[in-house]
Amino acid sequence: MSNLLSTKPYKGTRDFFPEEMRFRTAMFETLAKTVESFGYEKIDAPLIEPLDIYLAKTSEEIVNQQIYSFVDRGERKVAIRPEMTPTVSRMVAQKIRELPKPVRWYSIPNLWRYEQPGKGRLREHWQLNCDLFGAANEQLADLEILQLACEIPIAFGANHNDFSVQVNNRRILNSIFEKKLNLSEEKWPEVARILDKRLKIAESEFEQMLASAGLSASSIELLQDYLQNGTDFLQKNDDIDGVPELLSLLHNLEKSGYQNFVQYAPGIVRGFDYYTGLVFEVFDQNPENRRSLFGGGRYNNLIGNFSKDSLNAVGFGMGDVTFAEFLKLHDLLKTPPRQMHAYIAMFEGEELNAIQLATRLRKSGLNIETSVGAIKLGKQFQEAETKGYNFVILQGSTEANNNVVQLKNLSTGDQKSVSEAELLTIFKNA
RNA sequence: GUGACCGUAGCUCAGUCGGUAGAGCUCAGGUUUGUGGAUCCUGCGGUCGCGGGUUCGAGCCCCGUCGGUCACCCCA
Repeated sequence: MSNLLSTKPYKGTRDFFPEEMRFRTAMFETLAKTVESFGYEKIDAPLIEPLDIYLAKTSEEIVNQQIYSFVDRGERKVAIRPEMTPTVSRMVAQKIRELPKPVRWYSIPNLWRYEQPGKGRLREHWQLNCDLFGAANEQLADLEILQLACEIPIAFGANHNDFSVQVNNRRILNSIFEKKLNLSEEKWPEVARILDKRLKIAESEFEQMLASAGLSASSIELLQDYLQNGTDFLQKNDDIDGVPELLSLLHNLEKSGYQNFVQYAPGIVRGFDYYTGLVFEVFDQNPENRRSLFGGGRYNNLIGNFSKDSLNAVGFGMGDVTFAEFLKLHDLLKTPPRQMHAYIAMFEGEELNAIQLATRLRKSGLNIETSVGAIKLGKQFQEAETKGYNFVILQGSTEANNNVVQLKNLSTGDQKSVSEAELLTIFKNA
């Protein structure tokens, strides 16, 4: 008898048993409530997309190695969505003329990536996506997206000691590469990757990597100046593209009361090529979990893959795995209990009376679970207890004839005889 | 993709020097049919992840493989 199938979920995926599902649902509800308070509307889309929409802008590495893809029976190349941004862009482009601008949409899709599962990274995860398209003023749109990034952890009770939002602007780095370092464009990604590593490696190693990438001593010095001197460097070098908008963004954040949450971070680069301006990442401030929780940025050209009309866009994606770890580590969300009122036990020969009672109580607004079978009464109480019920309701023929039910409190052991109307007021006031 | 550690009952794990497999919890029963929880008793439950090798003999040693965890790599 050892031909049984495995009960384990597929590599890198999770089953959600009721308790875990309640946690996830509670987390998503707070996320949804927060973004809806800013006017974002919920959307969804198919799990699979034509492979092409990822080939256009997502990096080749992701397409070749990290996408679940297949050819369908009609010879179409199909991909399971690894991220939501191309899908959202496709949907906006589809109705680009008729959608009232600005467009504020969010979604919580499940996304798939074929990669080595590790801490905070699985093959399937859920990701809150928020995007703002077609803003009349991009500066204000950037501000709003950062506000959202702050308000989401805040909605769970986090404060600025728990997380920090680090912002940068892609155009600044690109402009430094082009104007100050005279780097050819194919060198940009390599140097950007070295900058991204700065915090993880020693300074000498950092400079050595830059040197072997072909940078002169003066170029390295300039990059050090850029990384170490924050906004002072920007103010000295306001001929660099993107500097005025970054300084104005920081000013706006301060005026809006977010200066404790958001900092300028010259080292923030981010991987995707489609970013055209603002980029940001949110970090856990706990020293044991100094990890990027989520991030996003401005991607003004992505819509152009689908439409001749263009539309500016800014947004972010937040994975449920890392964010749930953040919430647990900072004790910000407990698994909520079940929302159930009472368990109905039944007597042999009177099973259908119990079921009718359950139906009446449900129509009056109570959540009622019944025993399924008139087993020994003690067992039925035990069922209710094990399932976490505080109350058991009983109505045998004696009670039915007198128009009452027995209501038993399992934690105190008290039992009393009440009418169905009284029962409703007891639970409504509880 | 690279490396380290791990995989024994449904769950958490023990298993000495290589000598025929253990505990706790869970689950199912137990004082006769309208009242649960504690204790006690009994019972169910394992091809030791899978495949090969060494050996008289392997849960234990060796190789491979699959899965998990962690750290890198790549990076949402």
